[in-house]
Amino acid sequence: MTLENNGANNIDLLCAKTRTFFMIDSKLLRENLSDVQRRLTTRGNDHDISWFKDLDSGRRQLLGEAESLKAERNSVSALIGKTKDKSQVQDEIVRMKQVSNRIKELDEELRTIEEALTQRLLLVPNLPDAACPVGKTEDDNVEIRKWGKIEARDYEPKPHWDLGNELGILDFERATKLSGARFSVLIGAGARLERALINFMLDLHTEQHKYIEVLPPFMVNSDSMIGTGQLPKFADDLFRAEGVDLYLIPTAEVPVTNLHRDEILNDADLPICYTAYTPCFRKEAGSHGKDTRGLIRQHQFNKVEMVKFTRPEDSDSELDKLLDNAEEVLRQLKLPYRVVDLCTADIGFSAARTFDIEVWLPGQATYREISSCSNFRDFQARRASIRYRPDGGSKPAFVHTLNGSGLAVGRTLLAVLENYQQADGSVVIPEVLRPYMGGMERISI
RNA sequence: GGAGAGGUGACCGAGAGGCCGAAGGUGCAUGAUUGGAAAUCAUGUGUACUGCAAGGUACCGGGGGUUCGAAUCCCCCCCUCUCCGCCA
Repeated sequence: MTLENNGANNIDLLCAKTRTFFMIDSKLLRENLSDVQRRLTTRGNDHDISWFKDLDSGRRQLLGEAESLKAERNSVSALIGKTKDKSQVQDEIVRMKQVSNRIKELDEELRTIEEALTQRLLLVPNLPDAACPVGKTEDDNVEIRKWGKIEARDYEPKPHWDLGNELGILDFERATKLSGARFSVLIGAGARLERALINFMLDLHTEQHKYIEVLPPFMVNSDSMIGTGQLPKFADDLFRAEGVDLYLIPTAEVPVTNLHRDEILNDADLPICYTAYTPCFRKEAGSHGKDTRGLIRQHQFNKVEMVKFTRPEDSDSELDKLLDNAEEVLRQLKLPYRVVDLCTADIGFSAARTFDIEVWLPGQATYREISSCSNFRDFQARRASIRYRPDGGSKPAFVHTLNGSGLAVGRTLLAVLENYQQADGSVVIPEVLRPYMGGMERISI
């Protein structure tokens, strides 16, 4: 049986129904719809939410009607139950039968309107933070700092695909034979370097930054994808397994954030900080012709991710720390980078605020994204129902979730190749990686 | 893949058509007791939606059905466990 036969279109509805209904606070939507609309508009594109008012009031009216009938049925049924001689309540029994039928109709209408509402709400992106710079395109992103010195060279630096090919550590042609475009094979010291980077990053985050290491499944179900915001909107970007409700993860953010889906966390345990190495799988639909050469844009790449669950009041400062933890990887590798504050038009669907870290690539004489650190506030927490009990006592409240790459490993490897290349075509191994490379100091032809 | 057992609140566990949002226990919270603690006793202790409020509604793995009324009966699905088989 295939997913299609199960009604793939209903997947999101099936699970959304069992979960918190509103991706954005319903009170906020009711009372400040125009304000919400205005903030969404700063993202660019159309995010019309004018449909909310009618669907919501329609829902509430139906709900009120259905519930008062149910209340009547409950009380009359209780009466019927207490009456020994059923002939005395025959009229009530007949009347309640009619009431039950009406309830069924109303429930059906309610289900329809709630499905419509949920469908639409799932497609509404997060509200950008007040602090997020307002902009219309990525050109409006704000560079907030630079680190490291860009070396002047007396030779023409090569792009990593030439370096990797000449060193025999990177093979795109054979990858094409195996899997097609946008795949790569690392060989020998290249494979070792990738593994060294993964281990270096994980050790840094666990030992110095005190994250808990997680090795999650690389395939997850649609509930998980909805929880973090990949579904239903970005189904085209995901690889899906045939015949089962499983997707290859596009980032460790998905399984790691969903670790606590449908849970109420202990206040005292927050913030919870995880780091995870996983491969990531992306279709890269709609990016044909972009970054076709090299390791920049692959269908499969390795990434070390950091994920945090925090109290709402702590998420801003935790984002600063997360960003600094990601930057630390580059500082230890001595790779020049800059940090960019993404504007409202450039932040992702689920994000309220995002800082990108861009590493310097001498082979291409440009900065390229190597990490993206975001605060999702309660957006994912609502979708995935991840809560905590403030001070242990009162009502459960949504946590804030954050995550960031720490770092994209393939891009780090290419940054190392390009930045550490020598005039003779060899590549020096960054000092912090040498213990992970069996002491190797240089990759030569 | 075959056979069996089972999914109930933070946890264990009873309930087998109405008196069940759900006994009892554990845990937790508050109070009493104490110099302080342990023990003991008392009280309290789910979530969501909806309503100005009182309140109402829903939820016992998920979906559907029977019934005036379903945690409880029927059907379908999912998951977990045990045994057998197969396999990294």
